[in-house]
Amino acid sequence: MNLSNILNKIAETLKKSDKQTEKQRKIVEAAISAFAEKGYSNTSTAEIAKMAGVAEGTIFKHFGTKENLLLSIIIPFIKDFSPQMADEIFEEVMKDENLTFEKVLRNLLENRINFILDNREIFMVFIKEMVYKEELRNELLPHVINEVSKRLTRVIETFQKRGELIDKPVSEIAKFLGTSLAGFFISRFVVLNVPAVSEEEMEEFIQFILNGIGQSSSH
Amino acid sequence: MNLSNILNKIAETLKKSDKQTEKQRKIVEAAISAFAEKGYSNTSTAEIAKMAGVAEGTIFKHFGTKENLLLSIIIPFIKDFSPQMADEIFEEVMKDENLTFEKVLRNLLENRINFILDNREIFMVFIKEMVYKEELRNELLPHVINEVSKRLTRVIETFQKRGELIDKPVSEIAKFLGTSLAGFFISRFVVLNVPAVSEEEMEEFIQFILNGIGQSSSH
Amino acid sequence: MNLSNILNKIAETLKKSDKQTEKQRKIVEAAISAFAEKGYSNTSTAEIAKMAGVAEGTIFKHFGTKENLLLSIIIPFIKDFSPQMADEIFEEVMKDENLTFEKVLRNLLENRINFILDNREIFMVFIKEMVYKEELRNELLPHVINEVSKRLTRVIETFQKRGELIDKPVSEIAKFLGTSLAGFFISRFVVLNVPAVSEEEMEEFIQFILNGIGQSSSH
Amino acid sequence: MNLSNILNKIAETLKKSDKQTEKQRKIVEAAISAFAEKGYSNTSTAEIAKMAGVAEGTIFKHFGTKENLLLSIIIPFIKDFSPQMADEIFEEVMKDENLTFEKVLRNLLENRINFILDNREIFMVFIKEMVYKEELRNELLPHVINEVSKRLTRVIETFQKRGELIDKPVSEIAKFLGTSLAGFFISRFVVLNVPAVSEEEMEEFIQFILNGIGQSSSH
DNA sequence: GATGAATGAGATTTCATTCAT
DNA sequence: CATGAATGAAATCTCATTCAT
Repeated sequence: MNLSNILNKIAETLKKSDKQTEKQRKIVEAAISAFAEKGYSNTSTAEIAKMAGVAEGTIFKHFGTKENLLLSIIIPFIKDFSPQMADEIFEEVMKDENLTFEKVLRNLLENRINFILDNREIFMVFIKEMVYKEELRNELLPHVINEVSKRLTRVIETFQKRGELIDKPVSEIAKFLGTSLAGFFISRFVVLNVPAVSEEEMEEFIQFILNGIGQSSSH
Repeated sequence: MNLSNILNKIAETLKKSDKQTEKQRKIVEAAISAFAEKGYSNTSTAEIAKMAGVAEGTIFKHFGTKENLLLSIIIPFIKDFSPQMADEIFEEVMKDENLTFEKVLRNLLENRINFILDNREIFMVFIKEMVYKEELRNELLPHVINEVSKRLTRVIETFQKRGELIDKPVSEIAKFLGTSLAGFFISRFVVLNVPAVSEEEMEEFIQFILNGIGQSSSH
Repeated sequence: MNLSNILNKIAETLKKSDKQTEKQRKIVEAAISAFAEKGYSNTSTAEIAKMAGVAEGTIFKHFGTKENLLLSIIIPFIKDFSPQMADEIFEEVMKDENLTFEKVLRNLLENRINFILDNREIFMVFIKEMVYKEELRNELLPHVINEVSKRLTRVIETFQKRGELIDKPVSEIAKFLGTSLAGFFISRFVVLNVPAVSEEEMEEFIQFILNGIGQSSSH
Repeated sequence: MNLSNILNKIAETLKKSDKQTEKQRKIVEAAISAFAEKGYSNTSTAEIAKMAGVAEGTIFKHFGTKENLLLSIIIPFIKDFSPQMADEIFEEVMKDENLTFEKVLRNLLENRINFILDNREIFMVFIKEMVYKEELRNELLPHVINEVSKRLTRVIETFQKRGELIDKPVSEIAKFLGTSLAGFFISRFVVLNVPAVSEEEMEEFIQFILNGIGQSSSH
């Protein structure tokens, strides 16, 4: 299964998603919860059916395979995660000349933290399967990295021009920023499984990033 | 199964390890390789047996259960990971008054990078299962965090006294350092799966840490 | 697993029994026949599946474990064995003042012999596993003894008052009657495996019991 | 495997039994204890080896197969059980014209109760496997019944001639006596698992037998 | 659409037995 | 004699998937 197959599956999934039945919704909810807790491989379709209050056959009527059920959860999440992440923010950046990198970073963090808190279990499913299954990692990771770095690159270029970021290759700064953000999200929401991130902790992290790649614009 | 049960298993494992057979060794090797690539849940004991060139029964003769085979891989790794991590380094720190935090950090990083490169697949197995299985995460994570933070705390306290680290609560600095290091190792060796870490990348990371928590001792 | 667990299993078993499938019935039949002949431990689920003309998975779909299949056979039998044994008979005893102990004993014997002949194989399974597995013996025996002796006690007390039974402690007479009956059933239907019990043999046994604990009411 | 094969095995067993090693003895002891508790089918040779403190291979060096180990336990027991049972007693009966049937029965019971108490676990193994395995039951039961009834017949004939037993066919009396005794032993020592039999209980049983088949010699 | 009984391929596990040392 | 590592056949059990209703 290659990326284009996956994209076909996305298409399928989305086509069906308008007419999503009550039962379909319950299946997805149950699957998310179970996959987040025990991982895809350790969850049986029988369990999901029981949790969702449907017959096992119903899952296969709607999703065809267990694998497809997983993708129906992960792919919309991926598609939502990066686009929303920066498009709106970038609009603002371009509009408002007085917006500093620090403010943008804070917006971005707040925005993504809220997004993940709203989709906490799906995020866990996504990260777990990404880390766990070589196959999925090879297929999804490049796509995610690509999408995220496209957006980060635009932001970095803009602020580098405004003299707010250090004068290193954009790709390097993007990598630093990307792995730092990923590390922050994964450690808090998947490994440590915290219920929320305090203002304080967020500020520390922001300062930490600024120390790493920022420079006072007066230079 | 709680932590003391696991520690018992460590004991058992270690007891048996003197008389380790050639076949036992091959089983463990095959298991590490397979678990690292496809994850524990997606690897069958039949595959492992085939790869190791032994009968399937042999695996169960020696390890009892598949789960136990996993623990026989992970637990010695955990026990080696944190102790060796800083004990020797700490000796040096105490002996040599001229050793800077930067140098210690560099030593530590080099040392642990080499350790992980030497045990790359086991590290992958460890991280994957930690992230994947709630049960294992709840049992092992506290132990690992505790061991690591004990060691980091001693180092941080020492350099804080020498004025090389910012004046924040030790626990906070330890958390920052711990999650940064973990993020660095996991992103490089598990997610991106790089073959090595360049001097340059390491230096950047060190600077990044120093910007975050260091301060010039002249202050 | 204790008695209350077993009783839960009874409940489950009975709940499911309305919607019993054709295949489920065939599995139970095959299992009874095989267990009766060769014993539970010497019968594989593969054999049962073959005999029942179903896939092996079907057994586990319905009964979960092989052990549970055994209990699904034994427990309803136990529940039927003692209740029906004397409740109806006791009714008659109370109604008809002219009914002698001898007649009641004959009724009881005939009734239970027919019950066992109707459930011959299940009786064999029950006795074999009771004798064979310590665990089952410890769990089921007290329950069976208790149920049987409750019923015997009522009958004995009634006829002792009417002067037809010797003047010994009821519990002693109950024990004698219980072990004699059990010995009679087990020796004939399990060990000697006779196809039927002749009128003559039954009469001998009755006389034998009467000689042991009866006395002419004229005393 | 038919009876003559078994007898060959007896021969083998007995041949080896002179030179019984310490280890052999321990194996047999462990096997008896385990078979008595959990049954032959539920006991693994690995367990026996562990309990006996020997290597698993040692069991097979001495006994060839697990089945053979079982027979090495059961067959000497069978051979001891019936012969000793009545031969000596019968001698006395013939010598002493004043010995009553009641006294002989009491001697016999005491003698066999003590024999079983001395070999309690082996008796359990014997009964369990006799009841459990159709194959064994078909092979051993006729032999045991034959041996026992030969001896009982001689006693019964003698006392019938002396007018102490009812005037029914010897075979019938033998069957009654045999099943009563078997029922007594099995219910007490296997099912109820009592530690001892009181004088009182024994006397009751004797009276019960006498009521069933005895008659006052004055007739 | 929905059900849930049935399947069969494959996973884990057990275990009597063999054999080189 | 004794060991215990190794085996492989068979046992129990799991589970995604199909299909008749």
